[in-house]
Amino acid sequence: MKTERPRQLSTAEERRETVLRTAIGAFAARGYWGTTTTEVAKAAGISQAYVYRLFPSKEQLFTAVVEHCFVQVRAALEQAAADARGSSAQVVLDAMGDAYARLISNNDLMLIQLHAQAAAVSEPAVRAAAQQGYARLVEYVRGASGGTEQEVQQFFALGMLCHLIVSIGVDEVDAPWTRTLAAGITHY
Amino acid sequence: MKTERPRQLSTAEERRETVLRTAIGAFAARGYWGTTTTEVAKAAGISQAYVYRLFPSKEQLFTAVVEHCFVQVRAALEQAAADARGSSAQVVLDAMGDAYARLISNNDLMLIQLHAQAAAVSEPAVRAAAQQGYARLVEYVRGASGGTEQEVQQFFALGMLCHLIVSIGVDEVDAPWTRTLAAGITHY
DNA sequence: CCAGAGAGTGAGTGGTCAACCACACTAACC
DNA sequence: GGTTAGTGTGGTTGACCACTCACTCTCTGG
Repeated sequence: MKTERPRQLSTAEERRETVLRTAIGAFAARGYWGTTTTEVAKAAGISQAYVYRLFPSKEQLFTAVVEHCFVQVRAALEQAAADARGSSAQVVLDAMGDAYARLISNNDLMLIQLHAQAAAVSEPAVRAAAQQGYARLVEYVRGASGGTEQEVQQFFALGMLCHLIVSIGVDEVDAPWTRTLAAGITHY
Repeated sequence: MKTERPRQLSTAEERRETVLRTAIGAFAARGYWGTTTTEVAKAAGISQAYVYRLFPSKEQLFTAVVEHCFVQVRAALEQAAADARGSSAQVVLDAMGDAYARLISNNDLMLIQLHAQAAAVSEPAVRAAAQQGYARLVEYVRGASGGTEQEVQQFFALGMLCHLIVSIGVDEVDAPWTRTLAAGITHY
């Protein structure tokens, strides 16, 4: 009764990807400084010591998580742009916005971007990752949508507004000011 | 040579205000979890122990700092709105935006708002302070400008875009994507 | 079946942090 | 001069954190 089990132990590369995926949830709550490597290890189901065999430092782990998130966001926008190919710039941007709204319905991905911003202020490596992430995102959105500078800028401004809405829990409160901030912003 | 010194009992209150003012600079770099109470004490020129005589906990200290920042922002917008009284909604909003740009030329005030967002995710007290701060801000901007929901929302979306620009240092890079994000945003 | 390469961990280490406490200093008032 | 009330600090504590190392376990190729 020897079932086909190609591997019981994971390869280091597989583990690294598992850690990257699960660390998103760990870092999402309390960001770079507020999250311990023990929490990251627990989320990944490995020992804390092994985190340090897979990543050289907490900083590089967090930076890798941030990069991973940007890749996911970009992939979602690419999918949306492909579906809306040939339409007007506004339609493409709307499709991208909708795809982004769906992608971040989980919230963790967006919170990582917020915490990346916060950490970028004083951590050069994180800042570099965030700069590159946004650089690629902006260039891609401009190229794929063909929108004007203003339209693209507006797209990202609304994205940042989304971060505010989620982070301070605007959607938990029903009041005139919350309706103003969240007007027209879909939340799946 | 006995000079007149009327006050003496309010000195603790004075100290508290000093700490609030100087703690902005301390928390601005690394936020709630990344900043130690020793750093806050050093910035205020007092011992770390005395911070805990003035504030019951680090959380309440940070929350007070956040509230203090919102008060300052609101005061700046009020001044701008007073100067532009009687103009159209867009003119008032522009004046407010300009006042905000001037206020945060120091960066620290804005970074506190960013770190408040980050901490609000998992710290209920900070979240409550941020909610109240933005609630008052939104209501005030709407009332003082008379702008439509969309205009007011746009005002705050651009504010959030400012946070991104400063936090990841967009203005340090000169590239098409940075020009797109920062287009029309004045930075004193 | 065994040797070795790589996956994975338990048990630390040195250092730091939030919070606390006992105590010193100052000034006002009697 | 002595009491009292408030300002302010040095020193400590126990918990926790990033990071390390010696070690075990598992798989694979020969």
